[in-house]
Amino acid sequence: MSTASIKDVAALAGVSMSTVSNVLNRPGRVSVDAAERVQRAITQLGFVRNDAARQLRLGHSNLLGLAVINISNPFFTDVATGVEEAARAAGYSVLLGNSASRPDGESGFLDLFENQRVDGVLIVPSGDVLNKLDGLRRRGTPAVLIDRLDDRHTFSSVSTDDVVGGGLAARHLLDIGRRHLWFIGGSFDTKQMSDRYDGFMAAVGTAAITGLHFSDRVDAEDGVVYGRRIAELPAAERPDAVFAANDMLALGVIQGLTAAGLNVPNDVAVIGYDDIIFSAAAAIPLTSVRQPSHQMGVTAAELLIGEIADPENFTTRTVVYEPELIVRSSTAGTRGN
Amino acid sequence: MSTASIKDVAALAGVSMSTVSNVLNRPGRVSVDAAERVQRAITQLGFVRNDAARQLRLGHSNLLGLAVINISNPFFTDVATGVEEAARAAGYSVLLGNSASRPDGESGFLDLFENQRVDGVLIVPSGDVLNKLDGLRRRGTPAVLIDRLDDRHTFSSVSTDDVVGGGLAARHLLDIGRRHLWFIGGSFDTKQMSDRYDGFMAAVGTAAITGLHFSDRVDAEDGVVYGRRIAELPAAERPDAVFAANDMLALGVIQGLTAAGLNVPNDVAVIGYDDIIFSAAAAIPLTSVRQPSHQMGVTAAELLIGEIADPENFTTRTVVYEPELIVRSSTAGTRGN
DNA sequence: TTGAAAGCGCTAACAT
DNA sequence: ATGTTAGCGCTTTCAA
Repeated sequence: MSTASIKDVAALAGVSMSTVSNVLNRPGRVSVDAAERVQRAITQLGFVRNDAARQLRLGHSNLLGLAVINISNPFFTDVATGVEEAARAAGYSVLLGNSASRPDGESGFLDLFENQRVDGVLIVPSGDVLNKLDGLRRRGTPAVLIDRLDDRHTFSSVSTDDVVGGGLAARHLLDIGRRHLWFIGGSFDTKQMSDRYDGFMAAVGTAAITGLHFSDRVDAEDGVVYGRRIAELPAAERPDAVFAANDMLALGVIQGLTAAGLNVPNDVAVIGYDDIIFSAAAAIPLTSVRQPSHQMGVTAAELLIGEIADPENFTTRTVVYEPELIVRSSTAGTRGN
Repeated sequence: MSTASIKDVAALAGVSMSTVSNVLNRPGRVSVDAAERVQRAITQLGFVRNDAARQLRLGHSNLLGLAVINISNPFFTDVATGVEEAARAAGYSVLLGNSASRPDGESGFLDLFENQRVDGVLIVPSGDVLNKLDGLRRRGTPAVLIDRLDDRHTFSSVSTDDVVGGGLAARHLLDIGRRHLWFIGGSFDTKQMSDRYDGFMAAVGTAAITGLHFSDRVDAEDGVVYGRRIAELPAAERPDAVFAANDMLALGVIQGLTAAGLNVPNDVAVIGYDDIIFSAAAAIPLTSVRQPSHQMGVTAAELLIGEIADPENFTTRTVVYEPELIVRSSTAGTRGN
């Protein structure tokens, strides 16, 4: 029932508390004999170290906080996996919070993280959370941004160049001969969305007639609705290609299209964004703009850990990855991967 | 840089530490005047409570630990979302760990959880972790199992009846006239798999010729390989239906099949398990056996919280949900949702 | 209504 | 190589 403490272990082993602490933390400083007795006592008592006490004493927790927008999106789980990997390698554990589960969203998690005295915070920000992060930083908790830049460059960040990504999508669609393009994306409360849009529009230029569509939800269900709507259009007004600003949406569009009897890509080509794992596994594999999500997580964690290790000499870094076009059947003339 | 403590707040507000503590925890016990001064001091100093200290003093953390096998599987994120929801409602926060990210897997997370003195543990066990859980329980940390039962009934559990689920899948395939069925699933190190298999075989009986295939990985890539293999078979030896023991696998099978020119469901019908969100959104929507994943998370958390609240009078509960067959295009004669 | 003081479990000087 | 001790920040009797 009750948990044994170092004191109990010391008593049973017939040594002092500091000797027990030493076998735990600096085994070198202790005689083999004492070490052995301590170990025996530990297993006999089922002793488990109390990290709260340790943390209180040490002043740091060896914990990183990671706040993502929505853990159900495979893009974020990839990022999270990268973060955990890098964190582990450096001896940190990570507290994972998904903002969607809190009424107070990411802000609530930042509070929790700070209460728990995490050594640093990684965040995929959705709302306006930069002011809050300023507070944390001032009180000694550094943060790095994922998938979004800090215009003031006060925080390090790791992101992908979504303007380039949008351009990649547009150019690919033009390359395969499509001239009547639609953009379907979320409204512009997130920088990611507006960047993808900007890049897309810049690359399209005056080369093609373009329809623009924005909705608040950007999920699969939403995509289905768009797919059906397109299918109902007279053939002359129908787009011959769609750029959906994320893969969940794109997958939905394909479903809506095919359910209504249209062929993808012959009637309408579809390209998505993120290259989540399900895009390759879909019955009509989806062409997509890939972000190096896992790598982004790794890099972000490494940046953060570097800042934690040496807060004085640390300088803010802005890492921007290049997106990559992954061509699959949903935009290919013929079937194939 | 440095973090203000209650002592600093007390000094600035001209009151004692206990008064500060009181305005934080029992605002009723304090004069409005004092409360006001304390609040001012708190914001002025940017005071943030140190949960490590609080926890050390209180003896509990208000934290729940949740260990899942693989955070990339939407089934688990659904469960996690349910857990977080119920936890929040009861004033708990949750530490989410995905075993895949640790070399030492779930066992490593249990150590972390116990070091952090979580008040209880929720776990989707893969390996043999029951002995370890016995240890935790003995030391005062209760646990509840998700998606798996404890044969000895020493732990509460929340799961779905996978034998019934396997039967549902088999009967549906027989109902639509298929007689040459394949089962594709993982090896039987997890109870889930063997249950699905048992239920499937019992329902098939001698009604159909059946091929059985087992592999260690049960993911989309694996499914693609199976799909292609089936397509290469002479038509006479080809199964006319496949039961894949989870949706990722099933989605891959469909991809392999269609890439090789076969039609789903006409040539081969495919049914999966879990009904993850991408199954409905796939270009050929996938028929699947649904587990109430979100609800399972909610129930598990509630059970655990009940046990934490009253460890004495608590009795072990085993909740088993019924799975539900969701029919979609991948087994339907005609196209449609 | 407020304050003084003890103690949760641990680590790190410091002393032996 | 080992032990003694102070103190991390908080909550909570107990007294005033």
